[in-house]
Amino acid sequence: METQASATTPRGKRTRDAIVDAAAALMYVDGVAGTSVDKVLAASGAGKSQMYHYFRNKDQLVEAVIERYLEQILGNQPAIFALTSWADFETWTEQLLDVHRRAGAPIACPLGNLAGEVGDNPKLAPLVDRAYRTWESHLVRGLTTLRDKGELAPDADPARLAQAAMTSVHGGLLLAHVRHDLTALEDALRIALDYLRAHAVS
Amino acid sequence: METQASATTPRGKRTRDAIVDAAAALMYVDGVAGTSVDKVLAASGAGKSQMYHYFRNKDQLVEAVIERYLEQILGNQPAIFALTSWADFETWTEQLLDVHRRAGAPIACPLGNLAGEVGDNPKLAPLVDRAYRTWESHLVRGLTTLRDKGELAPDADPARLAQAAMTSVHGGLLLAHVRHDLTALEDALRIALDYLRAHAVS
DNA sequence: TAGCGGTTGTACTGATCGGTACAGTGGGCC
DNA sequence: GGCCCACTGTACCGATCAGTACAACCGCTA
Repeated sequence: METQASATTPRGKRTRDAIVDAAAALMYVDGVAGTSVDKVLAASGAGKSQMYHYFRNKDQLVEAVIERYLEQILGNQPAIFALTSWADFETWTEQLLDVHRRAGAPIACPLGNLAGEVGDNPKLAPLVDRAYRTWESHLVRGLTTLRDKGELAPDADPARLAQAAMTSVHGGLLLAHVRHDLTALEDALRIALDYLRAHAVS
Repeated sequence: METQASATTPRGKRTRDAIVDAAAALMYVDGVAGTSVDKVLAASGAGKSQMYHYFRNKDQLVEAVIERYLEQILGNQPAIFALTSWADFETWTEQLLDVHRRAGAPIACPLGNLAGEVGDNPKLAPLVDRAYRTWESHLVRGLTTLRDKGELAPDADPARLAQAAMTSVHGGLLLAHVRHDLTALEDALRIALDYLRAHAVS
């Protein structure tokens, strides 16, 4: 769980961050197995001694990358932290779309890309699982808030609804990814939102 | 597009199939980059000369694997070829679940696993896209049949509905995969089916 | 100024990667 | 029976892989 050595000085922290950032960017495009440690170090400008000073091995670097992905993802959809009305949910889906409307990056969820590859790795798979659960927990919290406010039916299950929303988001992202077309994600989000609002108290 | 050499004799065809089968099984678990040609050959019992006799390079082997995946997937849900009633759609989702209820195999769609990794490979990505479209086309055909029979609303769009169903299937598969729990897929399929039937003519 | 621990550069290792070279072997057809 | 060609086994190549060894450096405190 712990890193080989924690960066104590600002300089060390900067180096460690640069390595993780470079790894995150490369693995987003080429996958874990397709991204060698050497490439990461070349891209980050760090040397091999730094890499193995801060990380025990490549898998531990991937662990840090997974955490970084979650931070990036949630940071790109800040509305998810304050879902207190149906309008907030609309805003959230818009933010989700805006991330991928920005050119340059491929249409894909970095965690989703990893999910397939990491599948059975007993060290990494639980981390991906936990990241998804964290993501989903914000939706659960938002839906619970709405229910407590009386805007969601009392018998609606926030956990089930949140899981349904996550399903739509990631199914939509996957389809949009392979088609290089955001339409699939837009449709998926619209349907997901309609599904949630079907449980609203009008 | 063509293979390096097509297998003309039964013996050659058997060898080629063994290579593709071994590659498909290994890449299902370890991903493309995580599966070396050497491992494939060791698992299939074939030699390196066979591999490069039938395939120009590793990418071309992956092409064959993608096609094999589509065959396997559709073969595991034969109801998709004859969707002529709402009951057929129910049967289809049941078959989809049964595949993953069988122990041994990881809960995951082989194409989905590849989708993330292959993402930008200009040679492979279109093949994955095409495989998904083929898959989806069977749903479109089924929905069109229902519409023509008057069991689906005349103004319903089979293409849109089919895409929505695909989204649910793959979102559900992804979540079920990382959680090692089929519930997410079961829920997703139930919701997708409800969504489709909401457009039914009662 | 001496030392100390966090940090860094570079050279290296053995294993494995994708791909090639080449000398065969097997079975069907005349 | 002899030929032909699809097919096969094995040894090899340069490049790259993850990971190690080790000497040096930096900025701080005493």
